[in-house]
Amino acid sequence: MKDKNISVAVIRRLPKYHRYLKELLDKDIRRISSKELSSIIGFTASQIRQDLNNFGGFGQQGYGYNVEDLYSEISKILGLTRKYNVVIVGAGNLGQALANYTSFGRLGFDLKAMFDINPKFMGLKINDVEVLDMDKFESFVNENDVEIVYICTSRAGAQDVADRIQKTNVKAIWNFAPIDLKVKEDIIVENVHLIDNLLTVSYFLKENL
Amino acid sequence: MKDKNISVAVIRRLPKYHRYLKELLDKDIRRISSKELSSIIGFTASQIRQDLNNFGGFGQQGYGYNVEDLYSEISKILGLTRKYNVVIVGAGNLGQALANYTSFGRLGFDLKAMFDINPKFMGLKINDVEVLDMDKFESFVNENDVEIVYICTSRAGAQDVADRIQKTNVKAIWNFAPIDLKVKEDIIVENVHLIDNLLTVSYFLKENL
DNA sequence: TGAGAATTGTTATTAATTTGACATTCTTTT
DNA sequence: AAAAGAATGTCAAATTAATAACAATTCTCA
Repeated sequence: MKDKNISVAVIRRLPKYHRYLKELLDKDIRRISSKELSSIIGFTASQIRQDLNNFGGFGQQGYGYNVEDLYSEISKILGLTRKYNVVIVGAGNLGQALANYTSFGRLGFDLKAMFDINPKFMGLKINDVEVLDMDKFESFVNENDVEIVYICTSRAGAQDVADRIQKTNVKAIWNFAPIDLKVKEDIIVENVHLIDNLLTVSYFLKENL
Repeated sequence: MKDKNISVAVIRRLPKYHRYLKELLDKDIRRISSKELSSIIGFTASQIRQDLNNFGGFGQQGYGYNVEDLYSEISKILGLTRKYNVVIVGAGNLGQALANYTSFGRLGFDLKAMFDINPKFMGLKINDVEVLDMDKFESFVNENDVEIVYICTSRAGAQDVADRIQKTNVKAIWNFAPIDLKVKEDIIVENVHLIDNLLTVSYFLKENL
């Protein structure tokens, strides 16, 4: 619509702006300068101004930024002005943990169902959301306009799920399995590779000695 | 010890090398060139060679890299040649999910205990690891040489835990709460901000229309 | 054993990202 | 209402990161 060539580096900073602006709002702080924001968020003031300017001139010279307006603009940019239907595949601890996070729902990510292949989970309800058999996966996601699937299966099961997703109308995958999924170009995949993250901890631990 | 000024960008790619090399090992592939590795891992061959050369000349001209040796070198670089004692704070679904991941343990991250403030979890055992009261936190981590704490509490509880950690010998925090912890310089903090990650999904979803 | 092919390590080039600088604009205060 | 101060938007410079190029080395196969 508007944004031309925004770099991924900028995009990945946006949620942090969103988070800190929400905090300011909750503290009833109405205005903030890039300099003040810099001191609490840790980016340079220059970077903040440049980041925001990728999307429009949200500030006012001599004044700064109106917190409420900026929060609302960033929410728009992040696509938080509408709802997304989501399902979770994998009803183990991680799947259940995600199902219990109310904050996702509050942001517009509506959990419609959970799926598993293990019979022991069938019929279980987490937070009013039912665990269904994978048999019903394709029909369910298409009938319920599901756009995002959180994959919380084992490494072994993840690619199978990805393959099945490709035959549906699902547009994005949030993948927690430690594998890089092979999917069609037009499906968005965002990975949370926990192990990768933990290994950087051990790297830095070793370095800090 | 050796590495001079390795950039964080390089460090964050190392776990991926580690992961793919393990796969090659499991398939009994003994040697690999940067070109072949490039085709499966998705980085350019040039980048792979440059990344690896930050730490030493592990390859051989005309031949490529010995998979087993390279895997072992990267394991060393990542600090995986020793064990780390860890504890989890927060015994909810996420804490339990992490406690159940055997892959962390296999890599040397030994879970010694879990902690919570909620009495309902006391005495519960996940995978042979007991949930203890937060009362015992400081004494336990110091007596058991715990180096890493996984924080799986709510947003509200996370900074309290971080404050208590600072009075112990713990060296690193793996933080899952949606907050940027304030800690002394010498404590390593690695964040897994799930919400930030999910918001980039909605951004890209919006953009892809 | 030697010529040709393969592949690294490394330097050079290009691209991307971050930081700095400042003119312009708006706010505030007197 | 005017002058001083504050802070943005934006251009330029500096830094960092990624890619390309290639000489040097090793492997492979006749």
